Amino acid sequence: MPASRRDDLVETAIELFTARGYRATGIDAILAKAGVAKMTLYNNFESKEALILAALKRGDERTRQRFAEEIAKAGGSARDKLLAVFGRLESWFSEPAFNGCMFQKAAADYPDAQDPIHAMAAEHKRLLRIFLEGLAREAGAPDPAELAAQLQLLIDGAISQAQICGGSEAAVEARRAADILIATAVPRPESS
Amino acid sequence: MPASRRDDLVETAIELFTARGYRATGIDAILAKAGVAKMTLYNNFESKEALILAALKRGDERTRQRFAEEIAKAGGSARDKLLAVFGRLESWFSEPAFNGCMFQKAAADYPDAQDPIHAMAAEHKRLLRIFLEGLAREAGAPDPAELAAQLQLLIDGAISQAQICGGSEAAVEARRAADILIATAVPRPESS
DNA sequence: ATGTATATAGACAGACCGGTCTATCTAACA
DNA sequence: TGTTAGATAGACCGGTCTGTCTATATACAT
Repeated sequence: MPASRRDDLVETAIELFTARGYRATGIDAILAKAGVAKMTLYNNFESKEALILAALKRGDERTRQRFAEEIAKAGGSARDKLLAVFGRLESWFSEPAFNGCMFQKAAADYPDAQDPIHAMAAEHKRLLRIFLEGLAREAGAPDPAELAAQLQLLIDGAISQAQICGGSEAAVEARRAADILIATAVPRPESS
Repeated sequence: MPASRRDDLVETAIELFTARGYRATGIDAILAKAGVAKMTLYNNFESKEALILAALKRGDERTRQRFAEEIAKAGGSARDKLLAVFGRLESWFSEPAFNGCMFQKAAADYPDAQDPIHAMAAEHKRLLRIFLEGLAREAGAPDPAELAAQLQLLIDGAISQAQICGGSEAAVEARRAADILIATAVPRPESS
């Protein structure tokens, strides 16, 4: 397991950056929590920015994978699969460690659109939209891009609400709204 | 105009905090842009935190007032008034200086729910929801709280999308989704 | 004219941060 | 056994941040 130290750093970075913010989290806090020496970090990463980018990359892959798993587990109609996304949101918001979306926070902490960190946050949202678009197409939406965009608004809104106001009700609200939007967009809801 | 210096500081603080973030913006940057001496700041505010709270307070009042103005200007049916909220979003996103919502950023920069800054961000979202609920009730929604919650998800989602990915299309998408949600929630849309 | 309130510029302290460097230790492999 | 790669602790540097302090200037009311 030659990449173990590197993995520890990335995992701890995801945890602390998401919980406390990127600028607010010092290198030393990550090193202390991961139990790793400072030189090990700088042997594996060029800079704090490189560590942030690695954390975002792994977070992106993991987030989309978890959505995919939850949907596969849900099974059922394509419409149920779309709604399963919001079930995943609800369980996510209910985790004690939940503290918002690491990509929303990254874009907020690095507001310059040219910044590689901001760009990677935008790329995550783009990939998630493509994922939703695939589901919408499966569900038979005549304009899958439109439905995906609307559902993503609900998702991001729910994440934002949950981070600011706490609780997981935002996911329930979002699910109800999504139900309406899907029913309206898909011409002939299949027999459930 | 005895509060002029104080006003300058609050206005500049809103501008820079929103554009660059709260932790990322140093006191000195605000002082330089406002053309005010450091001691003047600390004679008017106890600390940077107090300045942040003052900026959030004014931002809250202004944001809700602008929504109210846009809606009054829109006139028309209660439903048109609800939709006017999204017109305001679109023009906001199109401003060159647009850089996201100062309350979303505040909650992200100060993630501890007990922090006064985080609490004030949550309070703003609560007040905005009450505002939306009033509009939803006017529009004849049988469950105005429900409709308001759903519309607020669209609003926060659109703001988040616009900040991360740029552009103002998110407001257009949100408006279309809101149109559907309103039509579904309000039993008998009045003749336009 | 004088005193008071408020403004200014700028030095300063104490803390923290990102990043570099050195010197030491451990483990695997020849 | 000796060598090499990678890990560790911790000192260190330059810079930045918040907040305090001093000394000076301005405006206004009496």
